[in-house]
Amino acid sequence: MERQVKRRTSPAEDTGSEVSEEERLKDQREKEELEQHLKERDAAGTRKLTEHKLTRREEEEAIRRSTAQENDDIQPLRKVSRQEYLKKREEKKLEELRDDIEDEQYLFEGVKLTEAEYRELRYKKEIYELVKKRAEEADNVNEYRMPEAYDQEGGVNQEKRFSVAMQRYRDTNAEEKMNPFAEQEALEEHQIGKATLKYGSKNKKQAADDYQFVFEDQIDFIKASVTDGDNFDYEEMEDSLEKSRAKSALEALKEERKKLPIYPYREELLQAIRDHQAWFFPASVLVIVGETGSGKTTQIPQYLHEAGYTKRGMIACTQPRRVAAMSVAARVSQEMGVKLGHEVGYSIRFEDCTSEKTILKYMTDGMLLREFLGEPDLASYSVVMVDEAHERTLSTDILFALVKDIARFRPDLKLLISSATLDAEKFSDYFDSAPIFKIPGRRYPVEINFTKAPEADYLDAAIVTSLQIHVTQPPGDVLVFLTGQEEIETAEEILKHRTRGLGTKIAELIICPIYANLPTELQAKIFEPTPEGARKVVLATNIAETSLTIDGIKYVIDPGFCKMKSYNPRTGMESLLVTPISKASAMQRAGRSGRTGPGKCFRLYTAYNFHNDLDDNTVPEIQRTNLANVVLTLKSLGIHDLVHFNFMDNPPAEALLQALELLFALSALNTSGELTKVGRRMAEFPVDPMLSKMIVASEKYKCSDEIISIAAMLSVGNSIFYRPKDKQVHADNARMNFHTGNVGDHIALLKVYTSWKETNYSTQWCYENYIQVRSMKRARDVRDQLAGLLERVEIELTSNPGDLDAIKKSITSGFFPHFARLQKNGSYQTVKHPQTVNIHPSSGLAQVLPRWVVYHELVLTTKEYMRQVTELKPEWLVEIAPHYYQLKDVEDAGSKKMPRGEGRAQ
DNA sequence: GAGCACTGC
Repeated sequence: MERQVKRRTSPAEDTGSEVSEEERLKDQREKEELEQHLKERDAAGTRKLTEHKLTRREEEEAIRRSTAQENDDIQPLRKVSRQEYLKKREEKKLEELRDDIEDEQYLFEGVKLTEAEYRELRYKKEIYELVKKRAEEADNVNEYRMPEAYDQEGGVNQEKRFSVAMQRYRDTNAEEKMNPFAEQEALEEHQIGKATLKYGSKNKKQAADDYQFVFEDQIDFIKASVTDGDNFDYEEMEDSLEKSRAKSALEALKEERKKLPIYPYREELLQAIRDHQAWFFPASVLVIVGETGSGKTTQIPQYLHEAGYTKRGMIACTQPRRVAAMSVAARVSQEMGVKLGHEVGYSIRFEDCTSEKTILKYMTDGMLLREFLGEPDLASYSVVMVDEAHERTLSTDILFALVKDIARFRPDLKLLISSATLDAEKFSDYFDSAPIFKIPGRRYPVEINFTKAPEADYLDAAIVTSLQIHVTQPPGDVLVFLTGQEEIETAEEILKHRTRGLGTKIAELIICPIYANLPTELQAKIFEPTPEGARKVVLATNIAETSLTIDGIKYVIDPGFCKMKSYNPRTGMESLLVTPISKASAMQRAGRSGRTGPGKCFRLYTAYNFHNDLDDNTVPEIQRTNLANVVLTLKSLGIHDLVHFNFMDNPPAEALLQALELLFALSALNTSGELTKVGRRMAEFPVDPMLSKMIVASEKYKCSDEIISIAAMLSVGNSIFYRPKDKQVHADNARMNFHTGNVGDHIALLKVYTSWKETNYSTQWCYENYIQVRSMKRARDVRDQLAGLLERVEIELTSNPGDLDAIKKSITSGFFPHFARLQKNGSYQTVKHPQTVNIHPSSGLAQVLPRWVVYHELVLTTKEYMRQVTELKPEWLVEIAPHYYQLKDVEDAGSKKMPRGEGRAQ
């Protein structure tokens, strides 16, 4: 038989191929032995073999001995791995059989045996079958190759080779599917584990070439590309950092600043900012493209300050997230050697850490937007830098339009838009061909892998891939992007199940779920450093894409999906849909693996999918959200023609019209679309217009104290009640306590808040009532802010806790467009724009089904649901919103007075 | 009797 041995140079590997020959002979002998044994046994009838029965310990000892002995052989690992493998499998099979067979007897081809006999025979038979199968296959291809690692060039895919033989073991425990050696090799290569001594470590190269008991549904990846790392001398940097540590802290920081990739561009950048001023666009605009790690966020404001721009006003730098604004400000204040909050400060909601001295101000984009309300020309700023512009948050998009607008009469204003590479051209076009200034980043190369074929079940594929990485790739943590909490929990369970009982066979796998709703103390787990020899798998939602950075991630698994909110302006219905991500998002995810060293990204879709099916960029938020708040903000800034307003991407006209219509109905706008006095007051509150209307209206009903509590609770969303899987009944009972008297969800929320307040904001109380402390604290912050704003718009803080009707009337004043009527079948119909909806099962009124309800929001999940529902009297509608409802809309309420409870569903 | 991407003001 012709043998092909490719790319083999070491003598050990050469002898390896001979061993396979030798092994066949050995297997042949075993086969003969087996046959002999069966013959003998048949001759002896069903004689008892108990005297031959080995104890479990003896068996283990025997295996250990053979392992040890074979470690001295030239090709030891194959045999051992197989034995181990078969033994494990046999045990499993025996377990299954045990239930079916009586008297501890085992059948082998119709003959009753003891367990030990049975095991031995089966084991020999298995080897025989495997060898036979392999020989047949080898004959078929008329060549025989030594097994090689599956990803080696010219190698044989062992999994495929043995796919027929392995077929019958599908769905068995994953432990059988593991290849301990790839892991071993990885560990050896990095010389960090001593656990690797278990199997012959003399010849570590052989390990990779040996059998791979890889996972059944192993996924084939194609290495598509390697993103460029940047030409940056890391060693030199490390070197100089080392040196600079010796100096004083401030000196060291100054040294570090000079090592940032942006530093060489300092003069050029300042020149560009100074010079660019086109006649058709008075203010200077510069689009800055800089990858993460270039130092643009921390350095550019400092350069501008050093160049004297702060003499004319502050430098604002906006961030999409609060933590970013805070941490960057802290860093810059260190670098400048000033106290945080003095020359360098930050401004985020609930926290203004600035003073009169402040010249560099880091802030969230939403915060700058609110500052526009008080200072429509941003007179106190000389420079505005919109950072992370490529994220296209609702606030950045509006900021763009606004800064572009004010630039017309503020020629002295310098605008900097910093973005990732992908959209730079688009930003430049939007700002009338503003020049693009590129700064290299500090990235490591990332290898991108696509699957060969599309994966039908991405969750399963993600799990298999992460295990594959775990056993075949060098150390480094894995980050898996999943769509939501439920998926993460499922994945966690499956992973735990598949790795359970593996013991020392593979390195420890630490599974860390992370999503925004996860209690903070559990979130902390992902930041704990991975113990030596173990590997961390982080199962994350989109939160890991931008919001938080986990050190040590080397591998990213990207199934290509995320949950995205979409909004239907016609029905006013929101829904969260699992959607394919964009190319930009895929790149961002891949980049998460290359932060601390070269990384690898495994995409669970094909290169074709990537190029043809994914959008270039995620649809900007402004095109898929309720615009009522945006419109109110813009109107209060004096922008009237919203349809022709220069957005970078225009929001759907339908959404704009719907928002205008709503604001008109809430009497925030008059018939000519101008802001009314009510509208002006409403715009002060950083909440949705219906909520702000409710607050403004509470003045009339003397219950502003209660209403702002409700508004605060509603605005923190649906993360108040905590419902762990194992204690759902308790959690539901605790929740129903707040619904006594069927007061409705709004009042129930108020009860939750006041109860918490009465316990002096007790954390313990929250635990006892299955309430999320974090959400409550947030509600308290919101409430405090709303209380402060009440004063500003001169609404007295009045409490009227006993008068539930007053509270409900205030709610009606804001939410009258959200009105629904019970139908005969137990569902509801919205009154103004008729559509069928249901009460969300989490509502306290889900079983009660009042005839008329007002709801806070509509969500489309499995059905169209109303979330946060309260019973109302229909006549209030005509009283409170006569311009919106006429008597005929609600007439059957007056004519057919129903006894209480009539509307109850049967 | 069901489902909770992520931010931000």
